[in-house]
Amino acid sequence: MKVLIVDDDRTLADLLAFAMRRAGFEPHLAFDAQGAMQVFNDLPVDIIILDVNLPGSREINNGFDICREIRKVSDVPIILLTVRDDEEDIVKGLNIGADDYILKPFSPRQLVARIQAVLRRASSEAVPEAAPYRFQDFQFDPARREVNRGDEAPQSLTRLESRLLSYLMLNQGQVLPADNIITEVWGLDAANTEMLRQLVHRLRIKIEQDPENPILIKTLPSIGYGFGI
Amino acid sequence: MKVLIVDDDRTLADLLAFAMRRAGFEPHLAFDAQGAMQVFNDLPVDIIILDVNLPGSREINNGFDICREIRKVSDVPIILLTVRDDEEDIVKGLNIGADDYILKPFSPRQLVARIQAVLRRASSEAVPEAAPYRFQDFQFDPARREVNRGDEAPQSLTRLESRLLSYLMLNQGQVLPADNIITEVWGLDAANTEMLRQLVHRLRIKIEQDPENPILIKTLPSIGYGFGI
DNA sequence: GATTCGTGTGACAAACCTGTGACAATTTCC
DNA sequence: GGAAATTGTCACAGGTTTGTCACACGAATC
Repeated sequence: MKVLIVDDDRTLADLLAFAMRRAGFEPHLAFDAQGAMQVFNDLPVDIIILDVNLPGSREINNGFDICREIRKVSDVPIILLTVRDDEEDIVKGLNIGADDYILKPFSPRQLVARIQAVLRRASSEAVPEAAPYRFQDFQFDPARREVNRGDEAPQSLTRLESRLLSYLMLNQGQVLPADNIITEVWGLDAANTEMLRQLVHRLRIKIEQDPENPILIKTLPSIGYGFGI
Repeated sequence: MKVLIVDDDRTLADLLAFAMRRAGFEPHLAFDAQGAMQVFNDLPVDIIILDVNLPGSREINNGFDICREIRKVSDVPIILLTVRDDEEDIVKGLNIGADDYILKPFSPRQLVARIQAVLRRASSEAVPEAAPYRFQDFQFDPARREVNRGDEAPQSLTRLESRLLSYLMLNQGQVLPADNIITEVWGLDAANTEMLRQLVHRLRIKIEQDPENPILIKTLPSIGYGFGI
């Protein structure tokens, strides 16, 4: 894991680098905006530690500007170092797109904890289990893309089928216009009623007990479809 | 190693205590702020697990306040339990001085892993050794990077294989999207589905009895993989 | 009664995804 | 420095999923 540390205070930067290395990171230092951009362009850094108060150069002035510049081209996590009593800086920094901030003075240990936390958030390590949808004895687990009825063996759905069913069950009991469903499932551009018809057909075969007389997914002629109506 | 668990949900607290004890820690419980401070003052605890949403008392209200109080006098590592969708809580907690956080809902296994990580980071003392993962008669010891089944001779894994299996078994029973696995194993930048496919393939050859019909590592087409599903 | 429209349905081809073996590049270990 | 192990890349087979076409059927309309 490559960490870019940007701070004009070389003593502090060195200290941080030492702590980083001990924590298993690979620190790279920069002492001004130019150096920071250079390292950033040369290396695929995983996270950036950025002192807000840097001596200015011509175009890029302080930490905020670096942050802004980087945000134009990258989502790499950024942690700001700010001095206490400067609420404004914090709000500004987070608005610009920083992921977190830490107040000086801080202990290296705190910073390491912070880095780990930010990285964890960025990589969405915590896998949020989406709750299954239910309708009477019918269940649909979007995480597993599986449906089952009562105790029967689960039936697995394809990606599109799952997206369609998610949308339908999320808006259970409502009439959903075909166009809305299409943009929800395929995206904005690809609009094609034919495909929707096919998809509904295939989904019905998997989830309806009697696909010829659908109960779960009802057709609303010339409007669209609806789940559990 | 003494762990202080602070949570007003006694069922959860008990469950955590059980998991802690099984992992070689010595858990102590508190169900409110007062109890927490009392245990903290009486015992030299090594780490604190703190639910941020505690019912208030007079002076000390919720988990944050406990955290603040403790930080006035001690550097003991603190892990916060927070609910999902509350980014603010996380930032706030970390700024107050917490070392890490974990999102509810979580599995005891995940919490134990987190505790070990924090302790290893923060203290030089010996941390109880990570217990091997188990699934039926299959075992995986991440410290030795060895797997074995029943009494058979252990098979050793490579570094990447071990990381992959750790992640899978830490979240066993869950569906893990390919992207998450990739960032967990390789890091943020290097994203390549091909490599994951290869790695899974190689791991399966080592751990599955019949690699053509995998039982441990299941494929969820166009989603990712899951262990013990 | 014929026509038109919207829908359901089967068949088929294109696109996509996964598993797999072979081999190259890199790292690790002696 | 060199061998062995590990990791990254490429190519391809086989299966699944998705898009497309063709057509049947019923209801509404003329």
